[in-house]
Amino acid sequence: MCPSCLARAYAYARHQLTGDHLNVNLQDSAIVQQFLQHCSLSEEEKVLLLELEQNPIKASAGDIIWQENSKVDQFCTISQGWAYSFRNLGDGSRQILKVYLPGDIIGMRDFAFSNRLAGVAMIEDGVVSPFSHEHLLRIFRSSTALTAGLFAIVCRQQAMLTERLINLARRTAQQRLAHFLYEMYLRLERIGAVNNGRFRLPLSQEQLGDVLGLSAVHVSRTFTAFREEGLVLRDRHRVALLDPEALAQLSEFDGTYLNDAVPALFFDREWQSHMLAGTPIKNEEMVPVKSPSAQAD
Amino acid sequence: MCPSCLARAYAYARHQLTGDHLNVNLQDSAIVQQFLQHCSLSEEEKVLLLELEQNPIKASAGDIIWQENSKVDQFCTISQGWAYSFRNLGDGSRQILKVYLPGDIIGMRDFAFSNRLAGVAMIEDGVVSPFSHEHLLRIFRSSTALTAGLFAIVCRQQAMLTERLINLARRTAQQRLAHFLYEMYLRLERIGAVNNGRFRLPLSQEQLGDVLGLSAVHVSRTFTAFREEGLVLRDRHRVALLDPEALAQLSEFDGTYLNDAVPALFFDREWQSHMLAGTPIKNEEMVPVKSPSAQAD
DNA sequence: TTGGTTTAATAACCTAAGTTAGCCAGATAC
DNA sequence: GTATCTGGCTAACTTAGGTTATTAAACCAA
Repeated sequence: MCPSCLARAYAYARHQLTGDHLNVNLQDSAIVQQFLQHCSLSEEEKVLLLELEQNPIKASAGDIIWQENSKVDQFCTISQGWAYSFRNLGDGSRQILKVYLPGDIIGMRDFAFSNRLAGVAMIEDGVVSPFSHEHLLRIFRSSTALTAGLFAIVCRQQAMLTERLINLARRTAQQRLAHFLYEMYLRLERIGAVNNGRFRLPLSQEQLGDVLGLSAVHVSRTFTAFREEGLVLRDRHRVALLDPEALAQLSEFDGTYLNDAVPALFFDREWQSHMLAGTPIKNEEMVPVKSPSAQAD
Repeated sequence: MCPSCLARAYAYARHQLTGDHLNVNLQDSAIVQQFLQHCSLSEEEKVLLLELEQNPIKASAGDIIWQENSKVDQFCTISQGWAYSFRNLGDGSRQILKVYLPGDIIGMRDFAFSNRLAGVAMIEDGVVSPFSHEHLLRIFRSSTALTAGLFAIVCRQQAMLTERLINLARRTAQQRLAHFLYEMYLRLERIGAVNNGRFRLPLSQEQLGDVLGLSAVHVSRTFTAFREEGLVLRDRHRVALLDPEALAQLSEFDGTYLNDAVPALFFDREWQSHMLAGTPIKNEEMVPVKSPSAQAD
């Protein structure tokens, strides 16, 4: 990924952002970063993406971005802070569906619906940037590469959901927690938020229970078990994975759904222009998708 | 949904199909039907969709359409028969992820990956039509409406997955089974395969267990309970829902994710051409993030 | 027909996780 | 300062669902 383009993108995004920079570094245009993992982008495509973050808004811990069943009027990206989507159940309990980190696009699942299927709330202070349906459609019309990229992101979300479904349906409490911790470990490592197996996890045990389909009490028990087995230490919002690979093995973690590349074919511009019969796009070298470890560099 | 166009589409699809018509009626071009639920289609768009079903192939009960981890080379539509996608777990158990009915597109979740995340197998004899990645990309390039439609379908799949996740994570065996039965009831009703609450359900209790994250024994127990409560009768592959609404209520069924339409806006051709004519999009006022209390009003 | 295989029902027993409750430590409020 | 609140830990008890096993009924192949 061409460093000068990246630098330009950052500069632009930094200019756009109103909020000061809280605790994350280098997240100014996490969206562009996310796409750049898959494919190279033309200048116009970058602009289209950066426009998604034209309207950054500060949000505080606990803020509801939108409520379940509210009208679907927009989506948003999150550029700083953590958020989660959730559903309130009939019996008063609650299921957290997904934890969002900087760079994630929130609410795309609602594209096909007039009312939201899930609420979204901030876990901690952060910055979100709403954008409209029209913007998404403009992307569809403007760029096959971006369209395929968006499509790929939704597919990937579905893969993550599938993985979580299997976890909740089939695995023990220890496996569920191990899987969640290891997944967060990988996702955070990718954005440089892990230090030697240690990272910040700003979720209460109650919230973890809501993620994992467990009671808060049992989450506590499970952490205790991990501590006694020398696998995980947790102190308030800091966790340390003492043996990440053991966690991965325990939970039968298969990282394919996080790491596996979009087959280069679909984003190979040479191939595309060949198909389109003509637009002369200079042949940037194809960026291979890197493994998390490579990405952390 | 112009009837004459529909008729033409059927005629074409019927001509394409090699297999004789088994037990389903009116499913010849279920894909087109699915899209027509959301939006009107131009002739070219219909052709693009019908081309997805250019290569129908007969498949027998138990046939594996593709294996978990195999290379992603194509997707397919199912025009006759039932199928399911599954993952084999480390401990020898198995999770069925989704049951496919005629008209469904299979494997789109794999779009973003080079290897399949789940296998797909036929539940009973049927007809499937493979199509290639390139075909999908051709659709992206050719038609914004179809692209948005595909996107909507993936979003909808995600919504169904979310619903199942909540079921598996949070609900009792009775609720899970009730939810599954009621969902199948609605999906089958839509394609005219329900008669007075009774329909064919060609899944063994073992397979149902794999769908619901339960042991086959407990599926049996739960059916027994339903029988004793006068809710459901089951004889081999026939089930009768004696009181569908009671099942819906028991399982806290929320049909939004099945019924709710894609907002017409996104497929309004007049609006689209307006956009394409180049009218600049005015900057809409930004909706500020609200606090929970403010939103509750 | 027979004999083998799959599917389903039911019973007896076991275990992982839920529930309730009491306690303590930080954090926040007065 | 004290009071209150939230989050977390542990223990005692309960329960939903898993496991194993037995039996019977369908189904199928020779």
